[in-house]
Amino acid sequence: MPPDHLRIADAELAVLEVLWDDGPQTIRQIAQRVYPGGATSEYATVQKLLTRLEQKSCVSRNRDAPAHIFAAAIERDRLIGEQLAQVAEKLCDGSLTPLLLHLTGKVRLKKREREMLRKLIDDAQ
Amino acid sequence: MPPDHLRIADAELAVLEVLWDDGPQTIRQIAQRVYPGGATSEYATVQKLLTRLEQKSCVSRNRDAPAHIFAAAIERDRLIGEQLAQVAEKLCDGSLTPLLLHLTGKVRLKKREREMLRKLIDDAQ
DNA sequence: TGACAGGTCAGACAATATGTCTTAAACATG
DNA sequence: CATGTTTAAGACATATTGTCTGACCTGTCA
Repeated sequence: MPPDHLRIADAELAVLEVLWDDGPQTIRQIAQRVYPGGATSEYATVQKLLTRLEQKSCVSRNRDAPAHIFAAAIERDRLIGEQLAQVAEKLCDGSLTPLLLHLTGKVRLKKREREMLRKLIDDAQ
Repeated sequence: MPPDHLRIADAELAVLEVLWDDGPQTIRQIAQRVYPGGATSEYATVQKLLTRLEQKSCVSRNRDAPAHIFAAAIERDRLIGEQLAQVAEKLCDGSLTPLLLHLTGKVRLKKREREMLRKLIDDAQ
């Protein structure tokens, strides 16, 4: 059951959020966003999180500069897809359709969103 | 980040699946479904999983019979909702709408499902 | 040159989650 | 009573997660 599907821990996700929002940057910059406190060791924490994210191919590293520059290597939407697929796998026998139906009953759509959704449904096939 | 949201481990989910599919039953019955092998200790494993599920209010226990009867205390659809809410919390700032839109682009609907979905959209206000 | 600030790397560490297993005590039935 | 089934309580190994330490490298500047 281990790493057959992508697992992103909470602290790792916090790092990814910073990269998504503010673009490629150095460890120190990330650490200041994630830990406003700013102790010494938090730098190392972010470093460890980044190497773990790199191993999962969720972050890329540019080693040219003296201080490496890290960038998100997975888009938020793709991660959403992964997570949804995992829920479907566990609870819906792998099918995404039940999730879609479930959400349709729960979400209150704005008019614009409703029209967009209707359009998507029609376009799909 | 701990138990503010429902966490169901894989082995626990396997037990829940049996209860959903086959209804209330005893530990021994569950163990035979989950572990076709049928060793002695697997009984105790299921027992432990059930007590953990009970603590999370996902399983109820009837202590009247000599052998307790366990039943699912959470419906599959509700658990789906929990999981989706967690994904939304982590990746979409708590909003379910992005998930719905994401799925709409990915799922290939059968005609019947498409009509059902359209109806749901219309009914939703 | 040599001290130093700032980086990287490798790994230790505690806390927790997870799945499994052991043992002791309760209990009904033959 | 003896036996077999149950419950109850907890030990255990492993993996994950978040944090922290120390060794080592490298450029800059007095």
